[in-house]
Amino acid sequence: MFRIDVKFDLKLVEESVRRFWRENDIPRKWREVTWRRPLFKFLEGPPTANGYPHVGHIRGRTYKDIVLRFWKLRGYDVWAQGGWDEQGLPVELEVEKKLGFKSKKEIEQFGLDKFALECSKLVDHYLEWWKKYGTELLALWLDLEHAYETRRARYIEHVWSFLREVWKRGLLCEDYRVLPYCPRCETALSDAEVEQGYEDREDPSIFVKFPSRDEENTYYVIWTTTPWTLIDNEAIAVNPRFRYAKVKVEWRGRVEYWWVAEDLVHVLMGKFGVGSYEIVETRLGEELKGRRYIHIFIDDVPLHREHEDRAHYVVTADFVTLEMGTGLVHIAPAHGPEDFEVARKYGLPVTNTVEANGYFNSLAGKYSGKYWLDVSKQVIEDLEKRELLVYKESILHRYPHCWRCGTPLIYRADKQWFIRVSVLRDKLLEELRKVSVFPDHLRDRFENWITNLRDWTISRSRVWGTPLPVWRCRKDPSKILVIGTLDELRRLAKRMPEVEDDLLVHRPWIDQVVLCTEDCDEWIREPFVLDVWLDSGIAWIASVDGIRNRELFEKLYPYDLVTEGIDQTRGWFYSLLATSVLWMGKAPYRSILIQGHVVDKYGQKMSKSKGNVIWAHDLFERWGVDAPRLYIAYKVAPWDTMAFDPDEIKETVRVLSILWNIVKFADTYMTLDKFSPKTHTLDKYLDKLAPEDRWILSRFHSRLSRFLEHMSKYEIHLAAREWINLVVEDLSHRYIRLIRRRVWIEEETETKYAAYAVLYQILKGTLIMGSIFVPHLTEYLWQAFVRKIERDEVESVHLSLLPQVETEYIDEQLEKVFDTLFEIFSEVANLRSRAGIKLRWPVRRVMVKLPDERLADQLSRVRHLLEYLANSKEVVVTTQDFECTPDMVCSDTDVGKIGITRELDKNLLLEAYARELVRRVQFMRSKVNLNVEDKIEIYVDTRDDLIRESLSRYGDYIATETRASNIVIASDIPQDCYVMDWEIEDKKVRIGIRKI
RNA sequence: GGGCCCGUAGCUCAGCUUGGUAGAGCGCCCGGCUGAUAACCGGGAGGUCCCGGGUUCAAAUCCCGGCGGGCCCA
Repeated sequence: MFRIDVKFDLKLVEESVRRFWRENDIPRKWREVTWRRPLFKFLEGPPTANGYPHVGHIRGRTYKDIVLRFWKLRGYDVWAQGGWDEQGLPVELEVEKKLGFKSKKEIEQFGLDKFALECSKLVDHYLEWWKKYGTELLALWLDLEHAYETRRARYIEHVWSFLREVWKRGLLCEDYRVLPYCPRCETALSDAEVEQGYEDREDPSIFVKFPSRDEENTYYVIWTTTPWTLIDNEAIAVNPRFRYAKVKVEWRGRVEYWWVAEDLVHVLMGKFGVGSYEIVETRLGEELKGRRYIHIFIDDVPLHREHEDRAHYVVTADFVTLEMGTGLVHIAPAHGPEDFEVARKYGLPVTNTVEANGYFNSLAGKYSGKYWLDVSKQVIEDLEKRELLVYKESILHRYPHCWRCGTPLIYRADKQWFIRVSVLRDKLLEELRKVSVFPDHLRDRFENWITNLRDWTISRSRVWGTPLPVWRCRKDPSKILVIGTLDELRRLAKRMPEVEDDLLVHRPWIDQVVLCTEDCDEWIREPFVLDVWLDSGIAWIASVDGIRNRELFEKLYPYDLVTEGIDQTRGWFYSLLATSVLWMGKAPYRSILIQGHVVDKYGQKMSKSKGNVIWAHDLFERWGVDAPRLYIAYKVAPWDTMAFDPDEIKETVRVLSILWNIVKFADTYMTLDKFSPKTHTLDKYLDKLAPEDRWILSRFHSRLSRFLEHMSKYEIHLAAREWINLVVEDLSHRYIRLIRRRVWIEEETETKYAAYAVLYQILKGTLIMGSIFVPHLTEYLWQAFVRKIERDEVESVHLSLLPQVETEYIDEQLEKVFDTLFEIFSEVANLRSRAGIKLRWPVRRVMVKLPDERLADQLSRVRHLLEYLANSKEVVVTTQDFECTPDMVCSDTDVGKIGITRELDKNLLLEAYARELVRRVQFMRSKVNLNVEDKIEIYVDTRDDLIRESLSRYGDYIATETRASNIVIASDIPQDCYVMDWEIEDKKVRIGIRKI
C-alpha cells in the first residue's frame, strides 16, 4: 500500500493515506481524550453554513489544524469538537436568493413555516460541503459527529438561559432607540454588524436654508448628506460656544440674510458663489438658542403643523463642529442617535415617517409611499424649485451598508430589545487584559472597541433564528416573562404546537406557544428573533450542553484557544467575551489568535461578483491538500493579509518532492544494507560520528528548538520555514551530499552505519515535525519508511510524539563551521566558473584565509570535506594572507579570502579525463536502464594517448565508480555492447558497455 | 479627524526589537551531476531598502514629517 519506489504523486499519496486513516480509525484515536494527559482545549468558531468553503476558510482551518496537531504531538490530548453556525440573516438571505424573493413580504406570503424548513434544508446542503471540503479532506480532525449546531433545541436553550440570567440582573431592556436598519432585510442591525459593512458611497451633499420666523428675510443655512431626513426635521442645533454670523448676501438677484458659523463665512460664500457679502451681526451659539424657524415642509407634510408649538427652533449641542457644513446642524430625532439624545433633552417630538422597509408612511404627506432614496432626489428637486437649496454637490464618504446584502442602511427610531453591556465595559476590559492576544498589536483594537462599547441590540425582525424568549402579559403589557429552558416552557405552556423540539424552538411554531402563570393567564411571545452573534457567542457553554453536562463544561472552561479572522474582533471574539463575562464573570478563552484575510494575487479582495474567489473544492482538485497547506503555513504570518497565488503552490510541491526523494534515498540504501535502528543504534556509533554527522544532529536540534519556540508564539510561518529549510537546505543540499560517498561503500563499514543511524533518527524527527503541516505525505512516508524499518513504531505519525530537544547535540560553533564550509564551496564554484574550470576537473589547491583563528582551525579539520566538494587535491586554511599568484584566481568575500589554482599538470589532466569517462559511462548506464547493482564491462576505443594513459592509471577508479568488472581498450567493440561516440575536449572516444 | 499594520530584487517575503558592506525562494540566464534521476546540485544577472529631514563615526534598521496601500475607529 505504501511504496516509495514509485513516481512521486501527491494526490495518489493523499488518497492512499485517507484510506489508511479511514480503515484504521486514526482520527478517532487521535481525538481520544484520556483525561490522564494534559488537555489542550480548543473552541471551534462555527462557520456559517450558507455558502461553499473557499480558500479564506481553508486558511483559517489550516491554522486550526496545525495548532491542534502540534499540541497532540507534544503529548497533550486535544479537545477538538466541531461546530456549525446555522441560523440568522446570512442563511435567510441565501434562501431568499434561491427562492427569488426580493422583500420580506414575500417570505410572509410564502409561509414562515415553509421558509424555516427551507432554511434548515439549505443548511443541510452546505454542511455536506463543509464537512467534506472544509474539514475531512483538509484533514482537519474535528469531531464532526458531535459537532454543536446552533439550530438545535439543546443549543438554543443555552441562549435562552443566558438571556434569562441577563434579565434577572436587570440588563435585558426594551426601549426606543435610533438604530441602523437594513431596508432590504427590514431589520435593525447591531453595531458589530454595522462595523463590517462600511463602504464608500457617493451621496448628495446639500446646503439648505430654513426661513427664520423671527427675523425678516433671514435664513439658517444647514448642511446634510441625507436629504430624506429633512422630512422628519424638528430642530436646528448650534454649538453654544461658537460664534455665528448673520451675513448679508446677494443671491440670485436678491438681498437676504443668512446665519452660518462665523469662521466658515469666507469659505462658504466662496463655495456658494456669493460675490458680495457682509457680516452684519455676530452672536454666540448660546444666544441663538430658542430662535424659531418655519419648517421647510410645513405645507407638504401636514404633521409638522402640529409641532409648531414645541419644535422648529434652535437648540444647542456640543457635538456640533465646524469641520463639515455650516456650523448649524439639522436635527431629525428619529434618524440619528445624537439627534435622538438632543430631542430627549429638549422634549422634542420624535417624528418617524419611515418604515423599516425604507418607505415613507402616510404621515409623510407629499412623500408618502416613496422609497427613501427617491425621496432624497425629490427633496432636492423641490427645494431647488422653492429656491431653498443654497448649494448642491456630491460627496464620497464611508457609509454603512448591510453586511450581508450590501444595501445602504438608514437610521430610524424603533422599539428594540437590548442587553445593557455598556455597564460592563470596565469588567470586559479587565477580563480581556488577562487574555493573550496574538498578535499583541491587535489588542489595542479590541480594547478600543470595548472602550466605545454601546448597548447590544439583540432583537431582529426576522424568521430563521433563535427566538427571543420573552413573553408579554396580554392584560398588562408591562409584565415580562423570560423563559430559560424547554422544560420551563412546557411547564407553563397553555397552548403549544405539536412539533419536534428542534422546530418548536423556531418561528413560527414558537409564536404559537401561549403561557399561563399565576400572575397572568395569557402570555404572548414577543415576535423577535435574536442577533445571530448571540448564537455563536454562547458556544463556550452551549457546545457541550453545559447546563446539563456541568462537569464536562467545568473541565473545558475557559478554553485555551480561539482563532478566527480579524473581522471577528467585533464579531465572535467579542460576543464570546461579552456573554461569558456577563454570565460567568470571566473570559471564556485564555488566548486568541487573530488571523489575516486572504486576497487574490493582485491584492484584491475576493468576491463572488469579481469572480476571483478560489473555492476549496477547486484548490484541492488541482493541488491536493498538503501542498496548499504548506503554502498557507509558510507564506506569511497568520495575522498578515495573504495574497494567495495558486501558481506559487508549485514551490511547496517542490519542497515535498525533495522530502520524498530524501526518504527514498535513505530507504534505498538502508534497505540494501539491512540497516536496523534496533541493532545499529545511534548510541553505539556516537564516538564514531563524522563531523558532518555531528553537524546535522546539531542543526536538527537547534531547528527543532526554534520550531517549538515559534509554535508557542503562533509564528506558524516561521516554524514552517524552519522545517522547510531543514528538509531542503540541511538534508538535501548538504547532509545527503556529504554522506553519499560513505553510503555507496559496499562493505559493511561502521562509518556507513553511523550515517544511517543519524539520518534515520533525523528523518523520523523531520517527519513528525512536518506532520503538522503536511499530514498526508508525512503519514505516507512514516508508513512506507519508518514502519517498514521499525515495525513496532506507533501506527500513525500523528499518534507519535515530537522528539525532545537534546541540547548536548547543539554546537553552534560547529554549525558556523559548516555554514562557512558551504559558503567557501559556493565561492570556489564561482571562481571555477569564472576561470572556466568545470567541477569535474580537479584543481591542485584551494587557499582559504579566514580572519578568525578558531574558525580556521576547526575548518581545517574538516578540509577533507571541502576537498571532496570542491574537487581539489588540497585545501589550505590559514589566518595568514597568501599571495594570489598568476596561476590562481582569487576573491575576497564575506567569509575571507579564497583562491584556487588553475594550472593543470599532467596528473590532474589524467584524473580529469578519468572523470569525464566515468560521467559518460554513467550516462550510458542510465540510458540502458541498468540497476544500481548491475555490473558491466567497458570497451574503449580511442587513439588518444592521454586517454589511454588515463585509463591505465585510473582504471580501478573508473571501474569502481561505474561498477565495471573490467575495462578493455580495444579497437573493435563487441556486437552486443551498447555503443556511443564521444568527444572529450576534441579527443574522439568510442565507448561500449554491456551488462554481465 | 484619530489609531494600527504594511511599503526591501520582476514576483512572494526575511532582515528592523538590540544600527556595522543588503538576504532567501520563485522566475530569468549559464553551468554541473547522471548510484535520490520526469529527481538533485552550483553559479550569475537583478535593489535609490517609498520620499524628505534628523540623530550617529555609521541608518533598510532609531526619531520626525510626507506619500502610497490595507485594516479599524470616529
